[in-house]
Amino acid sequence: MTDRQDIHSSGIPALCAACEARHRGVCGALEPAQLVALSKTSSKQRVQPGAELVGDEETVDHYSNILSGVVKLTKTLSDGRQQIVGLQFAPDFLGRPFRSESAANAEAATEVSLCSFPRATIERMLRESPQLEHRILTQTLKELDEARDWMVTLGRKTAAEKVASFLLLIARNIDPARAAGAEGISFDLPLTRADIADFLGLTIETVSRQLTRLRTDGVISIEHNRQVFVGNLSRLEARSGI
Amino acid sequence: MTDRQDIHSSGIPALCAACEARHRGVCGALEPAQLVALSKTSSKQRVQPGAELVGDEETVDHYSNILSGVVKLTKTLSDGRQQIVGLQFAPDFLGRPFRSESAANAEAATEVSLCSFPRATIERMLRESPQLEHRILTQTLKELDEARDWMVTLGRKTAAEKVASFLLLIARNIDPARAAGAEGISFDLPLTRADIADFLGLTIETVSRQLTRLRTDGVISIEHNRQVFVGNLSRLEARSGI
DNA sequence: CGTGCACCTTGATTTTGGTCAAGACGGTTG
DNA sequence: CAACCGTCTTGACCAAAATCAAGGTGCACG
Repeated sequence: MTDRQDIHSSGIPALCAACEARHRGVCGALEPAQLVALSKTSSKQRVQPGAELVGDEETVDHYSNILSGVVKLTKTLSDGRQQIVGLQFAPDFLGRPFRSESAANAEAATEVSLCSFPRATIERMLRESPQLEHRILTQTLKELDEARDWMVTLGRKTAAEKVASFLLLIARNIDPARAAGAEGISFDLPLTRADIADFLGLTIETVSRQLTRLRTDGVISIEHNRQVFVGNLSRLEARSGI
Repeated sequence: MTDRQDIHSSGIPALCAACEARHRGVCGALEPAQLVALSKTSSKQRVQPGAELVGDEETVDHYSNILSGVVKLTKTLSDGRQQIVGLQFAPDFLGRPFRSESAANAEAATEVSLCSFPRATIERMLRESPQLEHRILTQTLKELDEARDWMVTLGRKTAAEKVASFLLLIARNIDPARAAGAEGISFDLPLTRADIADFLGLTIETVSRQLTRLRTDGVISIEHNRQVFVGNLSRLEARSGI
């Protein structure tokens, strides 16, 4: 609400109408005047798990900031084998500028809320604002780093290490503060076992067995299939094959 | 040599002193004045296979355009397991701007020739030239696409499909024109079996066996361990698990 | 020219994770 | 409440790839 006051005191909105926070996603890289323009076209959206956000082949007609929830990026082979090639968390920017032919499908893994704006608006701003392009480069470099880290997990880790790595990844993205400390941490898994399997290049049975093993070994406990508690993060790290 | 004439006719070098071609790597995105400045600091280098170009943890002190050869980006787990997370071909740009903690090791896979310039030069130009930043964004997006494509290969393909996919990837990067047609194509493998294994998340024995199978099935022929001939690319594609 | 070495291939055996099958749990719906 | 469905777990068995082991090829070098 202090942000709202900025609007009245300065005449310039310090926040995007839909995002409701200046620092979110792409908005933090905009000039005040651009933010005004963006606000006029942006809309807040809430989508349910499974909703397709960006189709595989279709042309992208809007970009979004993720305000909450988890988005999975998937690729599928012609015979149906699927691989999750990226997970995006708030406040990531969603949408692929300068699209090439190769692209992934973006789907809500959990309930997701988005601040969404038309492609044309953001592309015009991109041409005007090097700051915005820099912001997008920064996120792209981050995604590239994450993709490459995950390639090591996919190519060289055992099933047990993969599952431990996955739990750490989620913990660090859901609750970075707590995951940095050595204390216990609990969080909800944003993915089903099937999604986890598609992220790790495993089957659901193997994922389930490895989670059971971590449970019986006392490294984690799980309630209602989704709620995970990790008493000692370093024990999990020790099993993640760093 | 026509490029060389530009220098004399216009007084402005149309090419980087070391790259010897304006379109190569990052040079194509520079203003003439920047190109002059870059030319003064750039140097041409030739490195042998195995040479380390960018160390894992160390700070990067120079950036390069790859003029010829293949560079592998590797990541290694603490127990020595290794994964190649990217291959770079001419005329790619080599070097990681705005470095975060996570990084890969860059090593010459073949003999490589580079046009190399100091980090400070390129970073100053980055601040001045949105065009340059755009060029880097473009390459980063391309690398991200490639990384995600490869994640599908690592996570969901069989050993046979992985090896076929690898051969296609090399063919397309070594000789894009011929790989686009349906004619036969021959090329030298830029990687040892050990490197191929590290790229595919397999062991060298498995790579060797799959290559043998492709050979005995008449899909490819191999001479001197490195020289590959593919008579019919679509037969290889059919085995790559598109 | 023989020795050593890096690189590659092939075979035998083991292991990891996949496949197939059955059942448990929880929530929704008629 | 019973039936059903999606999701997850567990067990028995199987297949793909790893591991272990041996040997081949070509090249650099004394």
